[in-house]
This record gives sequence, structure tokens and C-alpha cells, in this order.
Amino acid sequence: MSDAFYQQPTLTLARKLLGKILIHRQDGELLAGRIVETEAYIGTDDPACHAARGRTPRNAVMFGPPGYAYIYFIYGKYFCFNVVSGERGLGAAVLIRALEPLSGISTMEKRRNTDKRRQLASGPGKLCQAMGLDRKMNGADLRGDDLFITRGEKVTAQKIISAPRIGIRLAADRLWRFYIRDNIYVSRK
DNA sequence: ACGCTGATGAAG
DNA sequence: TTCATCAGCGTT
Repeated sequence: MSDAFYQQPTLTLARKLLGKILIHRQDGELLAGRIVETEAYIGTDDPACHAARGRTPRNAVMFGPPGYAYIYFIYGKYFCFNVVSGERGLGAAVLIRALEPLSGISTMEKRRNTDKRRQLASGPGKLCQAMGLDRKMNGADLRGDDLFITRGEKVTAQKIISAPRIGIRLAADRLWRFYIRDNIYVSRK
């Protein structure tokens, strides 16, 4: 997608990312999935956001310009993939929480150790494992050739559900989780 | 018999 | 966050 796409306000971007296709070219293979679930995290006023306590080596990419990958390691075992959003210095990102697998499925099944389509990428950690995303891609330009987002199906406002974010204690009243209604690949209903 | 769902606890 | 495990329930 273009610069203008990534420059949209974070909550708008989180909605607009639904239905788009995330693509990762890796080892000569094309891995792809449709984004079906996202969460917004916005700057220092959002206590659940990694940027809430200021810039650190870990979250530095969040404070850079939009349109880059912010990938962090969590629970000693998993990775989470985010799209950096907002003006330089804001510290905002959209967490990609679930994908509908489209391409490279046999590789995804191997990595995830299951052939159940719905369990391949229905969660932020699962999706990174299936797509082969880890700290090596942290900071990658999403307008590049190896990791990028492209146009998919149109998702109308009627099909977008907003709900509380998952796994956080603070700011639970902000309905900043978005997912496609009735989609079977979301992490949780 | 089979598979999906939700609840629970453990690991990291 | 994810997995293993188990109970409950509906389908084949």
C-alpha cells in the first residue's frame, strides 16, 4: 500500500487493514494471508501501548515514521507483528491479530504443526510463526519487496466489529480491537 | 466415534 | 499467548 494509506489516523488504519493481504516472500516462497483482526495502540496516553512509558531500544521502531514493521518478542517464545502508525514521534501501531491463510499453506502447516486451517494464524503469535516473521524483520519497510501489504477484498463498515482489546488490564474500555464479523479465522469472538 | 467449544492451569 | 487437557454437546 501507499504512503497515504499508512499515514491515516491509527484507528482508521486499523479498520482499513481488515481485508488487506499481508505478503512475505521468504526463501523463494510466497506466504500470504488476509487480515481479519487488528488492534490499535496509540502513544503515551494509552497505558496498554508499548510506547506509554517512552522510547526504549525495544519499541524504538514505533516512534519512527508509519509504514514500517514493529515486531516484538513476548512471553519468551512468541513474536507479534505490528504496522507502525501515526506521525514520527507519536509511538503508535496496529497489531495484526489474525489472518486467513491464502498462500504457502503447506509451509504454515509444517511450522504450526497442525493442518487445521483455522488454527494456522488465528492469533498474533500463531500468525508470526506461520508467516515466518521474527526479529529479523523488525523495522522493515512495508513498501519493500519482501514484506508488504496489498489490496484485498473490500470490507464494509457493517462487517466490522469493534471490541475491547485482548489480554490487557488497563484502558479496557477502549474498543480498539477490530475484526470481520462472522469470520472463522479471528482469534476470539 | 469425531470434532468443535469453553474452562482451567502451566510454561515462557 | 499458546498449548495440553478435560468436560460438555452436537453430528456422523
